[in-house]
Amino acid sequence: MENKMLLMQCAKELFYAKGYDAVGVQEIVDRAGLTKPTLYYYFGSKLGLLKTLLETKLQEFDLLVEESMKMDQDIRATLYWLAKTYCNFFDKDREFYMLMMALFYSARENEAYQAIKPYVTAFYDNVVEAFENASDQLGNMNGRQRQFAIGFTGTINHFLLLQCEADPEHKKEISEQQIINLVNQFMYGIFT
Amino acid sequence: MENKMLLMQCAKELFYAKGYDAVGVQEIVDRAGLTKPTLYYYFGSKLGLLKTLLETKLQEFDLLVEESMKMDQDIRATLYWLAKTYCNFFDKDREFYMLMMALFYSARENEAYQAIKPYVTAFYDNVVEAFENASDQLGNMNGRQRQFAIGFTGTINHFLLLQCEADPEHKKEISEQQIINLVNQFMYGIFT
DNA sequence: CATTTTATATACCGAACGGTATAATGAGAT
DNA sequence: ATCTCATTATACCGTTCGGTATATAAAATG
Repeated sequence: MENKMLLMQCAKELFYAKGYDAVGVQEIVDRAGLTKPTLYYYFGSKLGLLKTLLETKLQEFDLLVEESMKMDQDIRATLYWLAKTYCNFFDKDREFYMLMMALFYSARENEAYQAIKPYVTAFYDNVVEAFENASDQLGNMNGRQRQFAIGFTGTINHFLLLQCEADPEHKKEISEQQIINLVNQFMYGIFT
Repeated sequence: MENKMLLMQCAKELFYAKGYDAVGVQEIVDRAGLTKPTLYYYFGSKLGLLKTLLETKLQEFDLLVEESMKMDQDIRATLYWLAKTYCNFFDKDREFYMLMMALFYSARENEAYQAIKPYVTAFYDNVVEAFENASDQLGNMNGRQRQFAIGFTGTINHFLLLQCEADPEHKKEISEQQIINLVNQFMYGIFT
């Protein structure tokens, strides 16, 4: 069982550094000091390995995201908690977060994108719901909730990419003030 | 010579749809109705094909970007022209722009990322310069010009991704008002 | 007309790809 | 002590990978 975790760890590092398609199964098991049948015993296929990796890491994230939505606050506070959850997740495992981002922006017909798509969709649905619940504060959004949701997660991702540039050694965690600024900037964008 | 263009066109479509690593050389020449030696005659290698594709498409873009910088205006106007140039380029060939974005967010050690890196760096240098020239309006930026530049292009990219969601059939071009809003939102983010 | 140059195809290369049939290992249960 | 079952390795599969040696056809050049 620890070898299963080891394989997932090695796969994460290699996918992050080289990209899913550019990494061979042989390369993954070599790094783990194992052989191919072990990998296929646990995951069935290369894609199965990616899927298991995503599922394992993202199910805890999903719980945290839904938690952020539970408390019935105004839209600004909700967005603040959402952003905080994203940033915490990023701080906990930057490599995985950046891998997620690369997959999200990758080609639509690529099987790696197909693998992450359901999770991205699920997160969006949560954020869309946040905007729908805030219709009393935001007025008629004319069905633009989904665009707002994409915009919000895009703003966060873009902020985190910037964070990687500003602090490549990962010395600092993201501050409360940074998150507040982030939400303010996005809210300003909505009201214009 | 027309076959050279044809190969670049086919490669662009396939790279966009499936990703650089997931597309085989055979697949490209099949789509073009040609054979492998023809591709290798013109480009030398698969990576050479990608590089030629990027160079061909991006050299005209680079000229337009530098043009936007030439006129000595205030920072808001400069950013407006920059954003307009990006959006026009996007409207002219969405597939290529989205391919560019996917490459930009792809794994750092991947050869496809290495191929687009010099162009991305060059564009950043231009935008960094814009912020440096505006130090009289923005005050002491404490060496954060580069972050501003990443932030600005990130904001644009994220807006264009959103545009693809909102108008998948590409019926409308991006309006002046949308560009103005984009710049406003970014400027607001800087001043906080 | 002969010759070089450009552009394309046939047929192939070794290596790497994702994946598997089979067997050995080792710990826990009967 | 044997049996089971989870786990791992050896050795292999057919396919596809990026890339090329060689031939050919057409076009430009002398």
